[in-house]
Amino acid sequence: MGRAPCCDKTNVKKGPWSPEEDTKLKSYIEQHGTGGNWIALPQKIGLKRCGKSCRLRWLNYLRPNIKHGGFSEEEDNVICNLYLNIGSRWSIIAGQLPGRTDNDIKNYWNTRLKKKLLGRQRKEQQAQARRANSLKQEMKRESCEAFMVSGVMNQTPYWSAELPVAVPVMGSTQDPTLEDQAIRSLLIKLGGKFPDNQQPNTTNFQYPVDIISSSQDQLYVNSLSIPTSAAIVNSIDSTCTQFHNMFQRLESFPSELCELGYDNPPQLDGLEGLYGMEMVNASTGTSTSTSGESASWGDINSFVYPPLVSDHYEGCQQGLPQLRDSAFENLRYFAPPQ
DNA sequence: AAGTTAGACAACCGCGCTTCA
DNA sequence: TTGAAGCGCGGTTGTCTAACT
Repeated sequence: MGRAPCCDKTNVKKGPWSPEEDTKLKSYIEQHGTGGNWIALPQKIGLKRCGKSCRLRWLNYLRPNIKHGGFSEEEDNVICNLYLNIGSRWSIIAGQLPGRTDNDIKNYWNTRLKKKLLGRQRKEQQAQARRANSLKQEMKRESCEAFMVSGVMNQTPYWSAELPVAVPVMGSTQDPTLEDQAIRSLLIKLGGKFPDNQQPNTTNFQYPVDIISSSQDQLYVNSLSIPTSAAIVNSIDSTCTQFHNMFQRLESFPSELCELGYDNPPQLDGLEGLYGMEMVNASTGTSTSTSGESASWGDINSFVYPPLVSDHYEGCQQGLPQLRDSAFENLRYFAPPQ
């Protein structure tokens, strides 16, 4: 037995909205508001539409101050940064861009930004592959036999040849203020807070309690705040041990978990933000992408995060602040192309 | 000129969450 | 405490149009 439909599907109009329908809906809402009940609204105004459809039409199109198209470079940067850090949470991303709707941003990402970004990353990937290849040949020529005997050639990090390193594809944005403000307000929205009237820096951000209540969420916070906010720097030290333990666990996967019968180990949930699904799956030798979107996570994050995690972890291990700073600097991806 | 393909955008669907009686 | 109703969100599909063959 399925869920009860929200409206009588047989008596509801679907497809594009006519100007008359738009006018009816808009004028009613402007005069009376939604009345807090979208389901009942179409009946009140004599529209043969589903309440959800009315809501969508209002939010995405009829609402005042909606901007369509013409995304600026700065908006691109904010979208890309937030997508890389929090994933496809379009409503949250839209919240950082006044006048933009989640649907608009989602469409824009899927049709343009993703391709733009992936195209740029592919170029880097090809260049990286060429460099790796020539290096490999160089090494082979110099000490082929020794390598073959010791098996060193099989010890290449699994992301180094197949996947590009975290090249700072986009450097610092030309207007970092907008990005910082967006991320700052996002963090605040999620429940965190900065002391009054202070810009985010390396020490003054306080995490929302509910977000850091579990180790998984702690990781989420770390990935969330990567680009410019203070949170990543502030939290690296405190989470190094967690990273260490976690990656030790990951290294022991799949042998350990496969023995337990896990195809998709539960503790990996949420790690795609740090590792990328493809990276996670690389350790299992399987691909579990479930959609085009999750593939994009793999496509993008897999080449962005592993080296970052590596940097962070190394920096923590060695206790070298400059490494940490360097990792932080590398996280500024989305500057306009030179 | 007609047919095909690809891109862009609008709209729908289904699920999870929240609210409220 | 529980279940129904409504809301909000992300993913997917449908439609339109311009570019291409």
